[in-house]
Amino acid sequence: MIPSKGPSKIPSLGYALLGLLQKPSSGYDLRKTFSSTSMKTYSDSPGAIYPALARLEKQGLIRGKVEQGSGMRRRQLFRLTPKGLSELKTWITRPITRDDLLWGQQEIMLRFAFCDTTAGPAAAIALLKSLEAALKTYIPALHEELQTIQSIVPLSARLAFECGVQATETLLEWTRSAITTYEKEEKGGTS
Amino acid sequence: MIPSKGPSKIPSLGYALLGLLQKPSSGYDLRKTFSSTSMKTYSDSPGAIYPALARLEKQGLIRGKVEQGSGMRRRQLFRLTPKGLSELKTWITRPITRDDLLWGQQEIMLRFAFCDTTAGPAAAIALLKSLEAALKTYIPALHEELQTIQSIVPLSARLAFECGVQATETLLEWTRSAITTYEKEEKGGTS
DNA sequence: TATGACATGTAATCTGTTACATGATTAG
DNA sequence: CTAATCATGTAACAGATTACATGTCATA
Repeated sequence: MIPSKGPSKIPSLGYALLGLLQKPSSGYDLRKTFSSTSMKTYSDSPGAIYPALARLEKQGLIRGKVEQGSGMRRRQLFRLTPKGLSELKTWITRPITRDDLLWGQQEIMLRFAFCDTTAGPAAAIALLKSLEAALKTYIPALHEELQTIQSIVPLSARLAFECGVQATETLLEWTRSAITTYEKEEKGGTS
Repeated sequence: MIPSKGPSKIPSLGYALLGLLQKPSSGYDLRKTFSSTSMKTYSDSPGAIYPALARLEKQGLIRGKVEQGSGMRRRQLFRLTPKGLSELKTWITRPITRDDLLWGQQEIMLRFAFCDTTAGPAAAIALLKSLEAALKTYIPALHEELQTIQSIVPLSARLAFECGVQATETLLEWTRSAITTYEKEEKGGTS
């Protein structure tokens, strides 16, 4: 007999919401965060967010409570449940694979951005190290592919590919500098 | 009276297909291209590609012909129609806006990669220049946002943001070097 | 002749987009 | 009082994912 819990695959927007809900917020708050900050890649439309929140609540990852203080507009504050926090932590701390790289830095950076508050600085360093490792095997593969397409594709296609390689190399540099920043922070403990 | 043609908004996958179909290919060929090259971001699943091809054909942008030579497996070769080529060219040569930047370099690079064969080197240079212009106004805005979030977000979030800024700056550098590469090519005319 | 690669498709489901709808509260 | 903003939602549709279904051809 299979436990009735489905695999509950959560799309990227769902994790973005979980991460933001470390601070209790209403759907409207979340929409404004998406539309006003650099998270514009995520949809700020009600048709995306409210159903997503409903799904997360049905999965027991968040819990909404209607705020009805005197002279206040009706609004529903959502917050993470323990289960939601653990789901978020699992997602964030999962080691970086090559597939993660193929599917875009976007999601990797979202995970890292939430890492500090969710899983702590040690997890942040671990995530960075696993990213570094993944990049170190990925970049040579990119160079190899560049060699093979070198002569057969038109100039603009080759340049576009080189752009991707450069971006990946920049990412590796950033990763290394982020690691040292973190390690300094750990020792120096300015807080 | 409005002409009955709808706005026919085409998703990114559709344009990727149009670009690849400058060389006549079957659905299977296209799937292999997506799964075996660096275009893994696009789905190689039949449930995505065949319906997409059907839509493009219904819009008159491509045309499929069943190849039934002796001793060959049945397969349908698709090729661009003149209308499809013009649609592709329009999409590629449209100037880069800030929205294009927000929605990801991915699509910009796809446009550029196809630029050479579809619209020629002059269009490639024009596209690069418009990208450069967009980046030049975008990067200062990013720095400003970095300043404002600087102190209020945790370290990992700030670093993630900085990663985005750095990536954008690398993109600008790449753009400039690509422009000089192209201009050299234009004058030197090695072909 | 049976296995695996070629080649094309469909059906169920999920998510997101667009556009619309509703009502409360505050500012002018 | 009325207009704008706050706040939440729904309905119709388009597109992608996953899994399944079908049949051909080459080769061992």
